[in-house]
Amino acid sequence: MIHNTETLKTLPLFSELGGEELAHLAAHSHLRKCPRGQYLFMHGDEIRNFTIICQGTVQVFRETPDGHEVTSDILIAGDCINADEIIGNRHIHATNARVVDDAQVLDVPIDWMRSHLKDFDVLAPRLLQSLSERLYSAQREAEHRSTLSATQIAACYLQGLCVLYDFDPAGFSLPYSKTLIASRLRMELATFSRTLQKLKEVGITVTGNHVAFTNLTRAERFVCDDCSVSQDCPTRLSLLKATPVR
Amino acid sequence: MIHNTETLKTLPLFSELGGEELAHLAAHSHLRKCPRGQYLFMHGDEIRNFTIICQGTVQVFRETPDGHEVTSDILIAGDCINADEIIGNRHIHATNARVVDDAQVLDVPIDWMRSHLKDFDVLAPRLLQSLSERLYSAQREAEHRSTLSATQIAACYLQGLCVLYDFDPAGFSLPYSKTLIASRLRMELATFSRTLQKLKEVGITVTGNHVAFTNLTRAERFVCDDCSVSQDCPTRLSLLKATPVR
DNA sequence: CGACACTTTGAAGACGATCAACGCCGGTGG
DNA sequence: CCACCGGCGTTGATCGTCTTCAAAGTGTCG
Repeated sequence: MIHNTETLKTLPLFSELGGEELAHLAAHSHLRKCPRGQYLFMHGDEIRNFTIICQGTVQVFRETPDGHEVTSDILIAGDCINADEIIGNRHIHATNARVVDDAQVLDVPIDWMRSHLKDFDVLAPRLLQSLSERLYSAQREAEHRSTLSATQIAACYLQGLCVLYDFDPAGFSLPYSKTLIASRLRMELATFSRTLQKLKEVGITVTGNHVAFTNLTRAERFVCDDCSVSQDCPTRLSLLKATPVR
Repeated sequence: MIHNTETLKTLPLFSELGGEELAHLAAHSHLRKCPRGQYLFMHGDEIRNFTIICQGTVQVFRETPDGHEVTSDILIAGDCINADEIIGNRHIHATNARVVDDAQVLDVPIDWMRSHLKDFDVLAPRLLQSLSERLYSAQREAEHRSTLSATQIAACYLQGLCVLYDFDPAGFSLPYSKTLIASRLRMELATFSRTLQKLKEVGITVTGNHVAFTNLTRAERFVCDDCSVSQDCPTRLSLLKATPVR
């Protein structure tokens, strides 16, 4: 139960909190280590905590009646797992959350979080911001899925990864398995594998888990030419434009 | 500029506001009539107002580079058009909004809205609630699109319509054109038309714009059997269960 | 070395998009 | 009053894409 307030400081969500509030939070939150494979919660469980990832990777997914897993998100350090559930006043988890890479997460009791949400001037706006960003990206993705081909979606995703992790477009390693990525992109592993071959033609070479953008402008155009949202997508593309391949 | 505070009272968003706040709001908001076809705003326009629909129907959509319209939502009386933009602190509209059925909308200046958001104890929570609900349904829909067939999606949508408008499942008229619905469901009009034929086999008869659920349990099972989210979908299905066909 | 998880590749099939033709209706104008 | 037109919806035929099923390949770790 006792952990350093320094840990909290490193989380963007809490970085602006004052010393008093920080101590308050530290006293009520709980840091825990979670090995690969562990479930943070499962569909149907009661919501007890607001959980933030400090380290590692977590897969959020649902299971269809026929046993198929549908990944709704892959979260990394700094991400809140269930901000939406807090704000939506849910009491039952609607998804499963499972650790993909050995993780460390911070649990904040849900009722404490809800009752103190109003007190913190800086906390609520941050959560809202995050929620609204998620809504935007959910809508963007929905639009992508109906206007772009699987190949374009894969290309777009790789570019996004590059920005998200601040990878060098000239060469980087996939942060997680192709199986997981395929599930995240809502396509079959077989399809995903095939799209990666096609991507070579537009300047994205993927061999094993190594990715290299060999022709950045070509790759961008490949995605954006059919994508109305590209101009509203600063997180994905413009950053790449600003950081040309060395 | 002058309009009755009674109008505001009827909007769920403002129904709990006190008399003083209500007068305050009335003084700063603006009610206007919008004929069919009028654009409330277009993609790229500066965001000037927070807009709420008091009457009529509004289509929110984007346009792909090749001129194809992608409908992201169809909104009706009581809906906020751009709550997400307010909360996300956007300054440019990311979508187009066009009146489908002669409408009446309430404009609240955006900066006024933003600066007064914190003052209203009841307003912010409502907006948040609405935002989180939209996020949920966006995610549900994304999942639907990847796990259900076009026919199942159409069935699900018709059931949802029934709940949303409080229609009698035994027989009701479509509130908008099939073209619009097809666009909303992200499918071709031709595909949608065909799915409606198939729906007869599962207890949903559609002729012209008249819809009748002839076998409610069958129709529900048709959708839910492959849909993991059905149990979290109170707005769609359980209400129908509670109101059996007479 | 063998077991196992992960990935690739092939072939077949299903599904929805696309293109095109037609029917239906309401409005407009001669 | 009728002819014409445009918007809307249906239906058919075809095509491309992604899924599915299946088999084989690659890598890692005990």
